[in-house]
Amino acid sequence: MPTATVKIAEDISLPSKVHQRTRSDHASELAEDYVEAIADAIAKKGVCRGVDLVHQFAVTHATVNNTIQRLQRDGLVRTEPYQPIELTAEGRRLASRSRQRHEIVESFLKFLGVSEQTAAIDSEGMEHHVSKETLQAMKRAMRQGRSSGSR
Amino acid sequence: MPTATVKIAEDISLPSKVHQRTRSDHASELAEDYVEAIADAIAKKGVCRGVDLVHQFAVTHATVNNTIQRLQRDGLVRTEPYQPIELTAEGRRLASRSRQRHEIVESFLKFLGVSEQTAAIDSEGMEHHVSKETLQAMKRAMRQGRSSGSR
DNA sequence: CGGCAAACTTAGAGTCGGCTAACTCAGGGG
DNA sequence: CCCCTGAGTTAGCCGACTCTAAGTTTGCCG
Repeated sequence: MPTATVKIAEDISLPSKVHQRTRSDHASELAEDYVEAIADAIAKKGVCRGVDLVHQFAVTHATVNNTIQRLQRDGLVRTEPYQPIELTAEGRRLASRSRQRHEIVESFLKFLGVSEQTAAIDSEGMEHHVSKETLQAMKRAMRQGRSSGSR
Repeated sequence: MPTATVKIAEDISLPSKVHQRTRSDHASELAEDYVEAIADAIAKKGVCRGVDLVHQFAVTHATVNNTIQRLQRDGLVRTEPYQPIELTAEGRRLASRSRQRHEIVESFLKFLGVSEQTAAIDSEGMEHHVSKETLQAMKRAMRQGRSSGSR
């Protein structure tokens, strides 16, 4: 046996860590957006139907269906044919966490002086990449900004 | 002809716009990361070889090849078999824009009091979703924060 | 009740971003 | 000069996410 081929390739150090994280984040972004939207719809109208998500995300019904199947497989939603979409306990937890992050980021952007429109758009994209630590820093900045007034 | 079915479905209003943007952003995120990394490698070592990207992104050689083919198809890089990877003019432009955004976001996070490590990771994910307007707001905040000192 | 429209599902396809496995190419040593 | 190694390429696969097209189901209205 050729024991010589030991293989290193483990200590790819920093850069890789960053990008591995970037990739794994990607995996759950859509899921977070969906459970957030589902929770919204339920809060606003009592139930969430596929067509609500079709409008929300501007994709076809077929796509919504696929995605919901994946979410169901992953234990985030529960749904039966032709019935409204419901969140599991885990789905609700994820939705509420996402919503909190989203709100913090969005209000932080507005706090920075960004327009409503831009804050809405940018926070949508940013929320998935903001760590707990950064979130805390944003909250701290808003507290200090409020208490000390401008300049 | 049934002219009655006029169909609206065009003015899906705000939510859809936000998410359409989210999706199209995704398409170019990897491209931006790649051209940035390629520009870095060229700056640091004179040339960029596939293996540099293999390390940077912690993916296989095959994946790097695929991606580079796509970038070449999209006019961002130029490469011949077994030769180093070069950026086109457009690739260089994109790289420099990305790098600037990246630097602003990262230094802003540090300005907020986030740790080096977290700033590096979060900025990597966030940079692709930060609009010009938000970028300006970050720069403004840093200017004001610097000039007025803490509290 | 019959039928239609809207909501939903299914089938089939495509792109992107990843992988493994197996091959080719380029450049030193022995 | 031959061969080995490391870099690069190719082929084939998979899963996520999207679409179009075609079929089902539901619910309402006449």
